[in-house]
Amino acid sequence: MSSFNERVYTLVRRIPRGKVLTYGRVAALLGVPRGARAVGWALHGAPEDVPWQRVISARGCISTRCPEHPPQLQRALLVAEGIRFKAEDSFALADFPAVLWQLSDEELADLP
DNA sequence: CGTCTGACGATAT
DNA sequence: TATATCGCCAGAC
Repeated sequence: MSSFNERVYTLVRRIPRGKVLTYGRVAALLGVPRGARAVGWALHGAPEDVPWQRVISARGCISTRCPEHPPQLQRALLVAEGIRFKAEDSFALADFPAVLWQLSDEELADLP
């Protein structure tokens, strides 16, 4: 009953406010080192209670083109959490990878 | 089953 | 630095 998508949602829901993860990191934490694309597909249909905005590309920038989750919205949501961008009209994080979520040993052991 | 797609990522040119 | 290409994975058909 625990599909890959649901595992993605469970993990993303645990990302603390003000922190982010890359698609590749999410996949790796779920045991699928090369499943970055699948993570993107999963977030495409994520429930409303999933903080999808906290997942970005490996280069530290917003890469969504989904009409339901537009880049402007993702940018606004992240700014509201205290995450800074390089410029007013930029979709690249200013402090990446400093804002990457660093999981503690307890958190790593408690992953789904 | 085979084939295609996509909010990726690494490598090549 | 900017594209282009290729490999990978899960889901849709």
